[in-house]
Amino acid sequence: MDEFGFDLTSGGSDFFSELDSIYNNVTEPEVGASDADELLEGLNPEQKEAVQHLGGPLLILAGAGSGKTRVITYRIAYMMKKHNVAPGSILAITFTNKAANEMKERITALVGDRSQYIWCGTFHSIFARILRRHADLIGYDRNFTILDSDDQLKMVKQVMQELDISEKMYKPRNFLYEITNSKNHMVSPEQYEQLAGADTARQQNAKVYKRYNMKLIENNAMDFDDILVNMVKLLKGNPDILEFYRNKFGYIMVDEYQDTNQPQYNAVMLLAKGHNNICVVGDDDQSIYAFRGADVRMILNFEKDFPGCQVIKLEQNYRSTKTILSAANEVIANNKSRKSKALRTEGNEGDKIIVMNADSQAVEAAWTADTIKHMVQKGKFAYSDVAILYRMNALSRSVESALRDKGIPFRIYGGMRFYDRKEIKDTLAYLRLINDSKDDLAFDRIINVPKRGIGDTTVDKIRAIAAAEHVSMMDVARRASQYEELMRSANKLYGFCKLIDEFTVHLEEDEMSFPDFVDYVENESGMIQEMIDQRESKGELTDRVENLKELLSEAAEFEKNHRTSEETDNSELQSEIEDDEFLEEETATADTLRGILALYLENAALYSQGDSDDDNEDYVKLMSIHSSKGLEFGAVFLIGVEDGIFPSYKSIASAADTEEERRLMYVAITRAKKNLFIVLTRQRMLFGQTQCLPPSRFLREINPEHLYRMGNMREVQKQPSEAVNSQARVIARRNIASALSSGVTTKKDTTGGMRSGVAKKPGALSPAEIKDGMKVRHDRFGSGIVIKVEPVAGDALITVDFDGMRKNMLAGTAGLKKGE
DNA sequence: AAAACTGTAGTTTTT
DNA sequence: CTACAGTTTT
Ligand SMILES: Nc1ncnc2c1ncn2[C@@H]1O[C@H](COP(=O)(O)OP(=O)(O)OP(=O)(O)O)[C@@H](O)[C@H]1O
Repeated sequence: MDEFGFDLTSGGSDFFSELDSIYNNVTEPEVGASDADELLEGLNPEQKEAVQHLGGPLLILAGAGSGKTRVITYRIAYMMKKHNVAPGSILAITFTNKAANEMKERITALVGDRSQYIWCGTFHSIFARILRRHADLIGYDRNFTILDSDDQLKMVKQVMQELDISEKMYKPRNFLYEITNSKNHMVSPEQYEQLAGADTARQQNAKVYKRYNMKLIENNAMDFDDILVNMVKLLKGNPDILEFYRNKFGYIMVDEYQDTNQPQYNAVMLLAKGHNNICVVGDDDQSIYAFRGADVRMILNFEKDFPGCQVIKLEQNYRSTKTILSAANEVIANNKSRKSKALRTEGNEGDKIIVMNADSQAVEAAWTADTIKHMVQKGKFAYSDVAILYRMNALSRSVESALRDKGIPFRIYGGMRFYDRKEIKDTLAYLRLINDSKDDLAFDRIINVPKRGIGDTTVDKIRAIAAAEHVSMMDVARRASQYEELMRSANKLYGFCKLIDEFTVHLEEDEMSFPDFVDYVENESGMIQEMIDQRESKGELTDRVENLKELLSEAAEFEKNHRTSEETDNSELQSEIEDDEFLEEETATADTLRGILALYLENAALYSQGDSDDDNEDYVKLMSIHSSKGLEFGAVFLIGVEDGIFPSYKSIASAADTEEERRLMYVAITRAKKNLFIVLTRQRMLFGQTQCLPPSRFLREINPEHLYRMGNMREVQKQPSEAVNSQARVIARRNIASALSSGVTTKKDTTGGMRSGVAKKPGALSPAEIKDGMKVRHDRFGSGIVIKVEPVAGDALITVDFDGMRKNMLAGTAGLKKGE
């Protein structure tokens, strides 16, 4: 055991004893209804100056943890309290929904409920909202669909097929890359074509790009990039609209401005140029989104865009210990193309950064979990103070199983997003088709989900007819027997139409709650049944059913927030800001099931689960470094810090890319308030192979004085090549981590507990009541005997014998009643 | 015409 | 290791 008391087998000594001083719930000053000037008390002189700045352009360029975001929140509060600025005229743009929610919460703490009228969100969510409003002006319907990258790739493949481009010779991904990249730089298909000149490869790109865009419009769909591009189009093409929003958003604020790309920049310029009341905040050292078109020059040129703008520098870091901040500064100093910047702290020296070089992935994960548990048991931190960060989402796997193993509650952000999951997208496609029968993309997606014997050829025919007659695919399906070529599938198609019609009837009846309706669709469509039947062979039911249940609680939550209620009395506020004709947009509500559904669909695409946090729950947070930007944690575990992972092998060839990775390292280090743990391993399973990677080059850039090394630390100081050579090639063997993960039956994402929104049918048995051997009655199948009960995701998978016919079903949704 | 099976290629980061 | 494209089987 070492002086730090780390020992994987025993409890260890109390080595975190001095840690409590700095970190202990930094509470916001109480403001309440009192004087606006009280707001200024929690700020340093530079911050005060920024907060009091009301009109004209303002640039805050400052290092990590210097209170930039705090300036924005306080500035908004101050404007409202001191200058009576209407909240509806404030536009505050952040980078992620999570950051937006956090900012909203902080502002609410300062000014109260009026904060809900502030337009605070990501570029994408705010622009999408505006675009829906004026969709007709850019050739769209209000309920346009937003495609995720999966849908985009499918679309590209479809285009390639139509243009007779072989997937063997050309990779769809490359076309998509060209398209996204063009949009991120505001290059239209026409411009792309012009730029292509005589280059045949580029001419082909142009063709694909053009057709791809056309198809999107035909399908009333936008990809993420279109949201930005179309916003610029809307503002440029419609002077009256531009004028309207310039007047509406009298005060604009953009956080993380260094990550702005061309279309975002153009939109901001258009909106701000009238009054110049724009405040941007950022840090060029934290620019980590170049891969998606972000350009630091946007922030560096701000002074040129707005001559005479006020520039404020913040040089004091309030977040981290001296040790952590020094390490961050030492790393970032290695970037050549960089304006150097002062950043100091008056905080404690703090603990050394602990670097653990483990022998295997399993040890890396187990050590991380043990250390977290140790600290929490000692009362140094709560689980919710701890974050585990990584360069690649795939790295979360082994840590997940270690955490589960030790019974540590955790939650994963990002990665495979909730709304990206197949079963969720399928359910949403059903809902979209019910909401709008013209939604061909939705039709396409679920016409054969679950399998109902309608194959690709049939769907292709329907698509062709629909295109020729300019009607929706649903329309064609309804009249299937009118077409020779659809005769054979007509009955199956009618079955599908009948199903959708049935859903529509229930929707219009308006008698179910929203989650009940979703639940009903999930069941009646046969999706759940299919999962149950497939389980027999694969045994992978739990996750998917759990996801569908999670969707129900999201639906319940959504209805709670958006169902019009009589108690909501906004009259006072309304008179205060009555000239704000868009007020109702902010608190959009509906009082019919149909209305709720439409609202939900408008919002679902840009919202990912986990954007909103439950404050009451205590769990460790796992996320990529990218998604941790702007956040802070008492203790940070940075895992997978090996050359090839971090920096990524893709970036080591280029100096510019390596510098971006280094900025990412800077971001990662500066997330930590008190303790930083850097964890790496000598060998790990990666891309299906056991690989030996040397410690990250960035580690050698930190002054060793700040580090305390554990495990195989000799190698940290070696040159990468030397380290590689010194390590014998390891024969692949099943490591402990994967052995653990395969045998674990604990729940996956621990988001549960919010499942109350779903009402049970009267008289139906609850999952807990159903026992083996029980006699039950089912509405459709009649009487039967339960012959098997298996718990699944807070529900139970039961097997019932109905007169010799065995059926698998979920107890919670089957609506079984007590028999005989 | 659809489902089940088999082989191959590609693996960073996000809205 | 996984997702998906292309194959064979029913
Ligand atoms: N004047 C101040 N006095 C005390 N604490 C402060 C002050 N200003 C900011 N802080 C605290 O410092 C921490 C970092 O602030 P903030 O998140 O605003 O920094 P930031 O510059 O936005 O960081 P990043 O660049 O990493 O996003 C927060 O916990 C905040 O409460």
